[in-house]
Amino acid sequence: MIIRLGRPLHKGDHVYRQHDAFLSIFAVRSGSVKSYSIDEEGDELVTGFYFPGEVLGMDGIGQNRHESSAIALETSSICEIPFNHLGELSLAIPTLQHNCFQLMSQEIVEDRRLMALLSKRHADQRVATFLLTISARKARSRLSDTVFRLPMSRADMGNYLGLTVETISRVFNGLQKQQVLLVNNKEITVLDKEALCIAAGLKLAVA
Amino acid sequence: MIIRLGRPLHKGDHVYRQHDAFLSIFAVRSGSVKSYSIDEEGDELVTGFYFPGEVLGMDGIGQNRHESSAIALETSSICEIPFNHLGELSLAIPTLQHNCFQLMSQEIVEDRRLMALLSKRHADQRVATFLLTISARKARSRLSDTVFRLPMSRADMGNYLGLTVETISRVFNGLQKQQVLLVNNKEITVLDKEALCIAAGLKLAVA
DNA sequence: GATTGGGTTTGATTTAGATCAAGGTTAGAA
DNA sequence: TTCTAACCTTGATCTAAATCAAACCCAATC
Repeated sequence: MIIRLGRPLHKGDHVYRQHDAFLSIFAVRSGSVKSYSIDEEGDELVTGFYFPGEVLGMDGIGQNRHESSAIALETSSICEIPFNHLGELSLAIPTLQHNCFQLMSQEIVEDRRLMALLSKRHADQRVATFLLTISARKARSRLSDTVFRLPMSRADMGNYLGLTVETISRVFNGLQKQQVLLVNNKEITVLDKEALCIAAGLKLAVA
Repeated sequence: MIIRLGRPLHKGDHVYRQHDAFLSIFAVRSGSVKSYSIDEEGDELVTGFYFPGEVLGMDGIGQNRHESSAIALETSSICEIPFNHLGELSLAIPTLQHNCFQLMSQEIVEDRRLMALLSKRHADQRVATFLLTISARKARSRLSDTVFRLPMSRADMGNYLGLTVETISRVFNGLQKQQVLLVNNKEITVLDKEALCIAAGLKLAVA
């Protein structure tokens, strides 16, 4: 069998840990997952958030061990896709290999986008872009792209975006005062998507 | 034939351009290459520098077109590795497919490291880390890891590291004053590697 | 040899966001 | 329900790096 469905994880359970042997990649079925790594200095770097339909764990292919940890942000159900079968499988399903390449290069492209965000954009642009990204991903899963829950803490968000918790809080407050968002702790309502695009620094707001 | 050796490129020539059809990956034989992309707002983001023995262009696999441009920083000789042969080739040479996976996942891991640098480190730590990275790569090619030339402009370096030209210049000046470096325009001499490691923020300096 | 222009340095000033410091809120545990 | 601890918000202050503004230094061209 290609795919193994594990028991549901609850908040704080690990999907895999940094330096674990790399055996599988994982797909989120429900819930949400945060990936992070601990650097030489011992501090945490949040590298991504994964929602239903998204695949994680591909950074492990090169070293044959996971280069990051992944932890459930809430009760979640995760699919395990053993990777050692890929060779044989890709003979049977030729697109599978190509799909893996696609997933990885997609990951590279997204990381590049995040690097641009981190090195070139201001706090409010980073947060606005982050919200638009989440919104787009919710839309992809045919969920509301205007009312959604952010399952991660402000600290995780800040870590991911290279900002402090306080700054995240202030930006949310600011966007709320400008009637762009409605913020109720983790519940977000996008009131004015165009304004959010502008806040993100996009010149061409999608009508 | 697997590998095509083109005519040497000179400074400013493109290896490939953003949105070009993705047909090949490339290996640097001599000289150096900068990769960059232009975002929606029209500004440049420098995504990497490539030296002899290094491979570039893998971000194009997913979309079947290059997601960045690559330009020679000086007279350079580049190897073209057509990618469409990969399918057939990986049957003949089973490790080739795995090598491509490795290269890509390596790229992801390195991008993550850069993201950490961009989001968590100060100007001097970024520059010091950058120099150590270059130094290590020179050593890998059995070149001096203490005396080397930085082929890119300060502007490119700053863009890559998320800093302004002025800050780059001041950090170099500072490290020179502390007797860590000797800076002569693009020529760098590392006088005190341990101090450079400390400046980079590494707790464990390699003896 | 003068001239232009890209790249680099240096200094003065400003500012975005970090840091420091309290409170306030929420949710799970007892 | 009350308690506790983690999480979030808000305000005051500080600081690293950006921005603004010149000058400088070359390398190539006329």
